[in-house]
Amino acid sequence: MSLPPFLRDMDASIYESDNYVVLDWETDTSHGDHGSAIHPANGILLGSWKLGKGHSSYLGYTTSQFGSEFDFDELLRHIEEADFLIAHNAKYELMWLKRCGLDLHKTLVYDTKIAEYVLFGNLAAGDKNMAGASTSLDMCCRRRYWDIKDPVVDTMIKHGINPISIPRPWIQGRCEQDVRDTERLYLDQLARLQSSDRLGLVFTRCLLTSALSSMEFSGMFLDADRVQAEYLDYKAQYLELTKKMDALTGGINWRSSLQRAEFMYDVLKFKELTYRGGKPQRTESGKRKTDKNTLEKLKASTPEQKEYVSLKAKLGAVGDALSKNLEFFVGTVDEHKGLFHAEFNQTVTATHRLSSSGIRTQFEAFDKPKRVQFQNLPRVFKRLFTSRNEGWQICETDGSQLEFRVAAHLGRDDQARMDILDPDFDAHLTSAAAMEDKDYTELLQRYRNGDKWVKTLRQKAKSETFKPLYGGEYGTKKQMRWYKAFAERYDSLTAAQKGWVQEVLATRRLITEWGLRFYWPYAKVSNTGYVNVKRAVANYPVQSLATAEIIPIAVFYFWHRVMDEGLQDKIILVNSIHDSLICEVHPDAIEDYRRISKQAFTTDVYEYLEAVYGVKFDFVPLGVGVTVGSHWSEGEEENYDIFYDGKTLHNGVLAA
DNA sequence: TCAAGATGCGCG
DNA sequence: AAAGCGCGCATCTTGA
Repeated sequence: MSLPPFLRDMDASIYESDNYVVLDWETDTSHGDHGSAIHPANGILLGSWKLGKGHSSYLGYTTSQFGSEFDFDELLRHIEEADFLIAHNAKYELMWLKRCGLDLHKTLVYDTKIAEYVLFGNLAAGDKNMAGASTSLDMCCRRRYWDIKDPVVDTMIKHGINPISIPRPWIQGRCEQDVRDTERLYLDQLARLQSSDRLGLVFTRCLLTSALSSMEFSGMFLDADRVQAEYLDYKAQYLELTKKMDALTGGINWRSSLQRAEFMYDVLKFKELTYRGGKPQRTESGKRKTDKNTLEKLKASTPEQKEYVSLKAKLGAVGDALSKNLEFFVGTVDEHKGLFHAEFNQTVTATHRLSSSGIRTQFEAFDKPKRVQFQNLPRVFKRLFTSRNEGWQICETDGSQLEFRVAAHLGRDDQARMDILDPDFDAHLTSAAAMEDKDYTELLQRYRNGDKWVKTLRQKAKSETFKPLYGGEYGTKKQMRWYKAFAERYDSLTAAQKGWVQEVLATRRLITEWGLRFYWPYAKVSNTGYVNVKRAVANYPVQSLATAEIIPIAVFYFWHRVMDEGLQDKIILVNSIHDSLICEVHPDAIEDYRRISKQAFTTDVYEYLEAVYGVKFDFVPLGVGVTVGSHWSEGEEENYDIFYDGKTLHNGVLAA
């Protein structure tokens, strides 16, 4: 066994081969979720596919076949003989192919939706200034002035009509046109990607697609006993807190920001927070703010004010936990045996990191359907997750200080590198020392001696530590003292970010060292020197290299290595959250898990970045933290820093 | 009455 | 007028 050739070669030019298959499915959507393969009850209706000229079975026309997942052996053979598979939104096609029996580890896709997303850089996401550019197949074709779809069938599908109830010749015509459009789109994109040196980016994104397709089938598993206990506890708290809140407010709807504002500012007479000029800090539309952050900053003096602040903080957290998580969890445990799924979206974010969406689920116990995505689960609820297999462990690997290290690399910042390598460096104590105007060494000493005051200072400083990394420069005097100190301390990084801003002002775009292009068509500098996109420009390259390149590379290497070593029945990937990977692991495979984590998240990344992007990531080491426990987030973290040359530190100590 | 917008809050 | 970035979901408000 060995890694598949396309991964071993680390060469995106495989996409220049004409030995490919273009595929589109039409599925029975009667069970919802747009006919997702996750639902056992959903089924395939029709598959249409076309082979590239270099394929050994090239026929020159499109094959269409009505049938179920057991009827596509010929297609599977064609895909196995091809260098890659082309599809628009390929994760969908792949998940059905998995049900047909295809080995996803051996399959490389080229996703035309992802390629369009790469060509658009950040512009597919959209922001306050600009609507996002659609990457739907239809819009990709319209932009190129190609023939549009049959309007009748298109309207039917857009209105959610199940393809099984559309006349077969119509739906077949639609499917075949999609295949032709997809192939034509691929060829058009290929030229654009080659000429702008961005084919490698599509390669990276699409290598992840296979791993995600596999991971989405897994879902995450809840510990029924813990969920029940937590739910009852929160429900009881909710009742008690609601009673107290009603008594205090006379029964306002505390979930309404308008009613909260009236009560806070008109009844309790809180003074609104103001900016330095005296103007009140308001919401975007000019309404009075009632959020948690504001509440923490308001000066509560009367007993009623104090009670409201404390009650609202608790009730808000408890209420949110119930409506956004625990009700879903208890429904999942009671009605779905504890297992639930979510999707990973590859073409949503401006920085090309993943996003996640929940899957609409109707529970008998609750009126409204609910959904829970995988990337914002409250940390306190991670302990509710366990393995679906008795005796297995939950293992998590995350990239140590990932964005800071990536920033150090991008800025080739010597001070940042020294700090990363220095065991006596503590980022939050550094920001605390600057804000309090204290000596860092003294604070460190006191912190290590368990000084409570220093511990509090450090805790409070946490939210400020990396704000200046992303362009934050305003705030209180103390905050601004730190922001200024940060810019001076990490002067190379700051200079690099200034350079990015200059490039954007001159060209309206930023070309990163790995080739991804960001565009800010509306970038401008005011007469006071204020640059409207400065903070986004400072942030995007860091966030993107860290969580859209390095971690995805690590995840697909991890996934392939697990298969490569025959461990696929003992290590199951279940989730990935920006800088981390979460797996369910058989107790016999824990050491394998650690070893593969270390390799995939460091050495494999170095090699891939160099081979595919020509980026030599040798300025600072990458590191991983590995946590193993019976439940998610439980267990001691082990840390490994692995340098470009292979030198390894285990919990800060040189390892063999 | 219903969809879109606003607000708030969870995560990295 | 001031502003760290990136998301998705629940709830309330707004406006046609």
